[in-house]
Amino acid sequence: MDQVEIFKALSNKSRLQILNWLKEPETNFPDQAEYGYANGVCVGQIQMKTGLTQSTVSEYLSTLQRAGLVKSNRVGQWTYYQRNEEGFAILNEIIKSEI
Amino acid sequence: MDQVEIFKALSNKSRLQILNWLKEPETNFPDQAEYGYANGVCVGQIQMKTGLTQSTVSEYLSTLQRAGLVKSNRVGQWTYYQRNEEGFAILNEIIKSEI
DNA sequence: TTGGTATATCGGGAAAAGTCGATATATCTT
DNA sequence: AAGATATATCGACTTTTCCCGATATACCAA
Repeated sequence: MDQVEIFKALSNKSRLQILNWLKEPETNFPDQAEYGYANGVCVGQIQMKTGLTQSTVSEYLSTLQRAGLVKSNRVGQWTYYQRNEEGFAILNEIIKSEI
Repeated sequence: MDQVEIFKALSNKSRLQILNWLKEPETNFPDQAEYGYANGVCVGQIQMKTGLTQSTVSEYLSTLQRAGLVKSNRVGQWTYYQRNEEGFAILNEIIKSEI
C-alpha cells in the first residue's frame, strides 16, 4: 500500500465526492434501493451522479480500489462498489505516524 | 483551504519525506543546530537532504505552504520552514468528516 | 445463439505536475 | 557600493493526470 498512491487517488474532486457519497448510499443513490445496498452501489449509479462518462468513472473507481479506499463485488453484470474502511484506517495511521 | 490541493501536496514522495523529517528537526537536520530550531529548518538544509535542486525544493516548500502543511519564517537571508500542525488538524477533520 | 445491458480497457489530446538550469531578488559583509 | 550567500521565480522539457469516445468483455434473456 503505497502512501503516494493513496494521496494521488484523493487528489481529485470527483473521486473525493464519490467516496463521500458512498458514506451514505441510501441517501445519495436512492435509485439503487431496488437492488439493495448490501454489496455497495453499482457503477452506473455513480456515473450518473458524477456526470462524467462511463469510462472515466470506471477508471476512477479502479484508482480508488488500487489505493485501497473502496472494494468491489461483481454480481451478475453489475459491479458494486463500497467504501473500504480498513483503507481509511490505514490512511489515518499513515497521517498519524508516517507524515 | 482546498481539499484537493492538500492531497496533491501530499502526492509526492519527496514532499512526504520533508514533512516527516520536520517532525524531528534536531535528529534529521543536525547541521541546523548552530542556528537553532526555534523558527524551523532553512531551505538549504532541506535541499541537501533531499538531493534535489534548490529550485525544486523551494518550489516544493511553497506547495506545502499553500496547502497549509508548513509555515515559514524569514530571518535575514534564510527562510525557515516548520510544520504547521493546524494544517494537519484540518486534514484530520477533512478525512473524518468530508471524505 | 443473438441481442441487449453493464463494466472494463484502449488510444489519444489537452492540461497539470515534476524537475531542471538560469536568472532575479533580498540580505549580509566588508 | 560590491561581492557573497540564501532563496524565489522563470522558461523549458518530460512525464503524469484528466477525461473523452470507441471498442472489447462479461453476463443475461429470449
